[in-house]
Amino acid sequence: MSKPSRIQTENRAAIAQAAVSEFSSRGYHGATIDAIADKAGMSKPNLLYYFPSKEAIYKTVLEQIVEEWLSPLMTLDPDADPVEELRRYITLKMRMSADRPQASRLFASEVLAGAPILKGFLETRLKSLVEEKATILQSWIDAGKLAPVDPVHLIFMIWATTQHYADFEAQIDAVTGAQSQKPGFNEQASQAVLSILLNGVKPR
Amino acid sequence: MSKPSRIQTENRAAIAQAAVSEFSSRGYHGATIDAIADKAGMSKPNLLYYFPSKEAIYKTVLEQIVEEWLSPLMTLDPDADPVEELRRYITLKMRMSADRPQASRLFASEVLAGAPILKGFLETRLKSLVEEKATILQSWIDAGKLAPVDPVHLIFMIWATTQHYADFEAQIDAVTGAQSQKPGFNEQASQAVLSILLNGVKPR
DNA sequence: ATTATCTATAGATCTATAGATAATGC
DNA sequence: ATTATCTATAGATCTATAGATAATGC
Repeated sequence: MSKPSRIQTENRAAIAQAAVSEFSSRGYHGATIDAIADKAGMSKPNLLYYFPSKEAIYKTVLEQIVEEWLSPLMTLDPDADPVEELRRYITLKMRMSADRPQASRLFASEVLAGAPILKGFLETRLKSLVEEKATILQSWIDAGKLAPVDPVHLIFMIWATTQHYADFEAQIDAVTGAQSQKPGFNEQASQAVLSILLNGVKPR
Repeated sequence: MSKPSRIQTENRAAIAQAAVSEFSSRGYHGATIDAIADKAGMSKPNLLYYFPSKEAIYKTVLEQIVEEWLSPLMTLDPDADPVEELRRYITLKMRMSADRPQASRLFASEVLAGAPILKGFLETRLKSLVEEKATILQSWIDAGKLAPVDPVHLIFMIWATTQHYADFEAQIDAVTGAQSQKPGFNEQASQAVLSILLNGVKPR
């Protein structure tokens, strides 16, 4: 098991990056190995020297994205102030949508299609992570620090609202016109999302 | 311009229904005319007697969905009680997600891909509808009947949270297990969404 | 010696059409 | 007469491999 060469590392990384771009905008079936290879700066047969098949490329990039997507939720701290902790989590997710919109869309398109590749992962690791964090939210509710809302649906709502800015970017751009291209747009969106969600879960 | 025959009407409807099912689960490129024809109960050449091309089928069903999607927002009544009117709108959108999840996913997959077909529509009709309804929301805010939140982002949040239950159904099923299949699940989700969003926008 | 890249192409789909035939409407 | 359906297939992609050659590492 010798360590991969520099060329191995660089080419695999270039392919992964090109694949995220292609798969996210054209879907699994719409993407072609040719287009990915072009974007990665190599020939199609050369690309297939690094990955055995189109599906293998897809699986690899999806798994990378999923690990990245999970990590913010994992850090939810039961000992922190509930509202501040939710503010931190939502802000982080909004930033991820702004920074890696293609990754968000690739994940979304996999789930839209029924999650054929990720199903097992969602039913095991994601499920137990959500259950674990829902318990924390419930303990905050029991302590009177959050309004009594279903914790799992609260998690879904945070995902929905934050990822919407990446996944429906085309619609947002169309509806808001030039505004969404201006520098402060994501901060403005974060403000609105935070304001509604945090007031929505404040104890009353 | 003679009116279409009964067979015309029935076959075109069967094709449209099959197309929504296929396009929503496999994406535009993943769907095949063959599979749509099979599902509609006819041969591929026969299907192409009713629609000139794959893209024509896609456009037709997308346009139908978009009209359907728009109508609830159009009815937002400036003279009604703001919170009750939002409750009505959100409840209606939650019901649409439960009733027509495939239609929601087909629309989502078009927007995910950058809205190549719907771009023009989004930039014109949807944009002006949103602007019109945002004005109503702003007048409610100015009258102190809603908390001061950006009205356009509020609309985005309602779309995001309600459509999430259709678009990410595979993830929700995986995470909640059998629960999401039980009859009361949509009501439970509606309760959670309404509770958080309506409390989030209540004047304070 | 091993790793990386190239040209050429087999084999599998998939869209769409040509051309013939059957069913329906007036 | 017109509408609806069928068989057969042309033409365009697209994935993946075979087999040869060039570049790199020890």
